[in-house]
Amino acid sequence: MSLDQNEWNEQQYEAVQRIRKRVIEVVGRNMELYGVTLSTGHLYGLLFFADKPMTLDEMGREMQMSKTSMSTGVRTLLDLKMVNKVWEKGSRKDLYEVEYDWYQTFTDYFATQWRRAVESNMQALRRAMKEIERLAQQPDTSEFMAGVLQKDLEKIRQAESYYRWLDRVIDAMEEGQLFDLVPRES
Amino acid sequence: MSLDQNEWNEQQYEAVQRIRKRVIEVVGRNMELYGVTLSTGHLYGLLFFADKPMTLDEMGREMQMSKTSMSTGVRTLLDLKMVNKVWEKGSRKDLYEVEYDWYQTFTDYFATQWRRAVESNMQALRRAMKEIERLAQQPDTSEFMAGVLQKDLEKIRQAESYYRWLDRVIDAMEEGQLFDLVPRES
DNA sequence: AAGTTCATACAGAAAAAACTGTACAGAGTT
DNA sequence: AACTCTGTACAGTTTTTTCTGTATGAACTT
Repeated sequence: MSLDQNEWNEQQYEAVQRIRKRVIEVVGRNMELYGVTLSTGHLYGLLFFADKPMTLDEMGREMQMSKTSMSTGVRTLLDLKMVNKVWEKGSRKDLYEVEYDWYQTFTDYFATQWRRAVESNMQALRRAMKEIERLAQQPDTSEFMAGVLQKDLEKIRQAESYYRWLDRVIDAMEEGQLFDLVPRES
Repeated sequence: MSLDQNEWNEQQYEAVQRIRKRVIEVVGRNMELYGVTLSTGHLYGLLFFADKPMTLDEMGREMQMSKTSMSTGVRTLLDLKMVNKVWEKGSRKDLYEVEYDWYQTFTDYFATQWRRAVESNMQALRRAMKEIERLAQQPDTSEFMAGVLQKDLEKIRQAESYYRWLDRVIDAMEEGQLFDLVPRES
């Protein structure tokens, strides 16, 4: 990556960097779908093309950003399992490289992020259902009120059914069944 | 929803609102996974429990927010196909209601958002591959340089293969094949 | 144990995004 | 045609997020 290896012809180096930069730009932008910042997306792109695991300092130099930013950026990417910490003897610094198995990245992302959401939503819905049922049984509940409660309950039940389905989708992904439906290449 | 229908017992009304509010809170928060603001998530929740399609003014009143915000919020939800515009004769105002078929919402979201990302990424990758191949054929390309280009090319090829897979996943979703793998309830 | 080197917590600065009020264009009504 | 009502574009303000510099504690070296 660095210029001071005399194997590099400066002009060619620039050409390679230009190509990489464009790819990084696009991939980074679309990574906002994963809920990461544009700059974190760029960091990912940098690591993607790096020929070896990088340290925080190296990243900071390349990105022209503070080491602190690299630290937090790497941490979010670690949480998303998009980069891995790598051990290398002789180095005291932490080294990081991207997870090149994007199939894995994709399914992991779903497993962690969506599962969390599904669970918290299900819990909220179930709690609400209990409350509604309790309310519906109160003696002073008018006809009108009962109707409203019934409609709410119906909506919530439908939502819950959807979440149960989504939960099974996530299961299927974790177990790799998605690859039965849509096989990976070679 | 409004209090001035005398069928409502105020205390019970409060109780219902409290339940709804908690559900809206949770669902709204998790909607950030779809890349929408917390407040847009709340707007969705409001529409979810509304017993009839709502106008922008009604939403603004309920959310205690400006009509402009409602307008933009509804627009993003429309883009995500999470709400639908509804026509009602006699009313000059636009009316909106949520799409209650969340299975549909889920697959539509993928179809639109992820397809867009896949396409733009694939285009960028293909363009980069061409560039690299062109560079590799230049006569003054050193051994070292050729190696670097080769490694970049390999990474890009791998990424492209992943995107082709993802593209097929999206196809499968659009065609409802996901429901073969994980059937919806009832 | 003293001295380095490293990652990260934290507070403040900079940048981005969300939100609002005003203004205006288009559709509908009189 | 004049008038009214509705949705949204736009500019400015407020709020939130991102980014940085400094400080600190932990791990390693001497």
